[in-house]
Amino acid sequence: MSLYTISQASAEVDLTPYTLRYYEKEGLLPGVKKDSAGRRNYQADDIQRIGFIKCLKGTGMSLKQIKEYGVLYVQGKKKFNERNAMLQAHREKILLEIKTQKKYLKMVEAKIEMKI
Amino acid sequence: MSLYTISQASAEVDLTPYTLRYYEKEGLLPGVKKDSAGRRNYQADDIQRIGFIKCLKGTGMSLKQIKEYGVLYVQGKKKFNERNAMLQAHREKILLEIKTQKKYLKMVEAKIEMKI
DNA sequence: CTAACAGTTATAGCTAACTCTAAGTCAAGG
DNA sequence: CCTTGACTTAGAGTTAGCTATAACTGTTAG
Repeated sequence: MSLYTISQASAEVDLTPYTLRYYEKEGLLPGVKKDSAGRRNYQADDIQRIGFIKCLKGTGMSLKQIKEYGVLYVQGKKKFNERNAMLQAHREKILLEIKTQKKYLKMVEAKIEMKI
Repeated sequence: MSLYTISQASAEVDLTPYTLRYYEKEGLLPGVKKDSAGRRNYQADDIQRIGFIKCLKGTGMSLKQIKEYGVLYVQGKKKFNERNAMLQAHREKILLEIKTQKKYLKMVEAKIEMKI
């Protein structure tokens, strides 16, 4: 049923084992299963979660906030509104960021065109 | 001829005086004039330069690289090619970043739509 | 059986980019 | 003249996000 050791998971999501343990320790990735020897066994679902963590982080959300999102997530349905509000606010932030990036892109292109 | 004290410049470019001094100390902003009492007098041109530093930084260039760009900049014409190559490479990076942001935006929107 | 290996924890160390503190200087208003 | 306030410097401290080390444990191949 598709299990990953930490190094396999590491390769899969392109984060070092250090980072995976760090995320878990910081509470971003609770509930990772361990085998009888105490070794992490990442499941398909964990890989998905890490993928979304990377998405949030890649769009400028702090690990602290990602953790908060995760906390709401595991509380399920009853925190749906709060959780979705967070995502919607984040969506706005991403839209703004894309806008800013486009503005900066124009500035850089203008500088290139200046040829001075 | 439009001079700014550090606090005026700070307000103008939305960076703290600490940050402005820090950038200067790090060599990102050489040649800022000082008055007889040793106080910084930012000129319109300096404000422009800070604006471009913010653009580069805002698009993920490290202060170290921004400094390198600045060094090429003050060497003028003879370093034009190197400087422009740097900007073109950076342009590609920004384009890629915008693409990534759009991908992540879709992921967040999908999560919002999931309503679970 | 044992050596190598891949994992474990706790904790220390690192880098980037600020941010602040301390101690001092200078100019202007009362 | 004296205080106030905005500035100066050098250097210390902070935060986020890793990244590495040390000491150890369990699994596996020869």
